Amino acid sequence: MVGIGMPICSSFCLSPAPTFKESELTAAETANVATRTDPAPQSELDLEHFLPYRLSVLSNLVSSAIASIYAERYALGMTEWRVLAVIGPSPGLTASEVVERTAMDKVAVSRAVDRLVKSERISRREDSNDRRRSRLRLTRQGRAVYAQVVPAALALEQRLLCSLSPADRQELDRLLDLLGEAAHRL
Amino acid sequence: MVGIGMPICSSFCLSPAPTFKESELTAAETANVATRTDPAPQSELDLEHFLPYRLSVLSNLVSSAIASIYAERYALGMTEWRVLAVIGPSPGLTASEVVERTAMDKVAVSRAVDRLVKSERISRREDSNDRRRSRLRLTRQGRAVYAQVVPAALALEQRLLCSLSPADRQELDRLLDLLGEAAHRL
DNA sequence: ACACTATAGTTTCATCTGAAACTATTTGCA
DNA sequence: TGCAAATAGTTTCAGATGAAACTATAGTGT
Repeated sequence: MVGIGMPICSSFCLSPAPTFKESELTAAETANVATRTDPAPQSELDLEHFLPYRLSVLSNLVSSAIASIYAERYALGMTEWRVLAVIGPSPGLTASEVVERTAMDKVAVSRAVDRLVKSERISRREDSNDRRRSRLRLTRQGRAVYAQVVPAALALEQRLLCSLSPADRQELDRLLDLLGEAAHRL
Repeated sequence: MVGIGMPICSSFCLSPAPTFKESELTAAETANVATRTDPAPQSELDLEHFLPYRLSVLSNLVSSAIASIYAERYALGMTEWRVLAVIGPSPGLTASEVVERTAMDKVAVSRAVDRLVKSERISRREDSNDRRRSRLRLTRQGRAVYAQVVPAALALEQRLLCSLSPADRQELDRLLDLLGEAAHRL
């Protein structure tokens, strides 16, 4: 489903403790604000420039900003919000299809669906062909929430992206795809 | 401490539901693989192209890959690993300085420190000037863990980054900085 | 029809999480 | 000095989390 033609990773990437020429460092240091964009020459770890850490902090910041949209006003958790967001445009999805699309945990989805059903935001109807499955769709109330939260979420995304030029955004998109593939193959 | 000269966000970024010319869409659609790098013209949300979601998925993937380095072999949780990683190069930090540097929760840090002290990876010594504070530093065992985990973590970072050209990495660094700033001002 | 395997979804359990309240100490100021 | 406010760190509590076990249904081969 993902990544057909992936670039080949050169050998040094797989070595446990890569070493690099010192000479490359000073050249890169002069390059603008950016540091650590060049191959890591040290075996010291500076958390603030460590990519996994930076991703985590950024992601948490953004997630909690998004959460502030739906958490207070609609008493939705992140998992519930995501389930809602996925079911909205695709009524009739099953829970496991939601799992596929959101990459969330099966248990988390199950519980989120439960809560959403209880709070009358989605309906759950047993599939007639396969009684293990349930088809999920938004209720009128669910659509109302969806209609309110989605524009706010998109607006927040825009507030993030508006610091980037159109070219930057395209670049970001490409880089995230590349990193996603790289991360996918562990 | 962060962000002195930040770019000004143009007005539409603050509007709750930005609208854009339809005409921009088709032009951008032709642009390579990338979609959604252009201003969102629709009020539909496609989770897979939604930046906050992509960041979250990527970050989780990467985090769990990193975790597999230290979790199994050293019985470290993510918070403990981070505390270790921060204290390592800066012996004598206090817990709240760790909080500042890691952007982690105060409680999480407190508990991580507790566990690390119990497992003899760090020592905690009351500050002589301020008896509320404790100075934290790695023990011999802590240094051993640090010395083993850090290279593995850096190697993993390299495996991620090796799908990017040097120019890409610099670009990534810049974009993450920009997004970080944007996220920081909510 | 029967047994075996796979899949959908739920429950259990042990752990992690963070907001709020709390203790202890220091700092600011009258 | 002495008292109010701030700070460092811990505890409490209520909920979120995910691995593993479980239930129920469907598919597959004999």
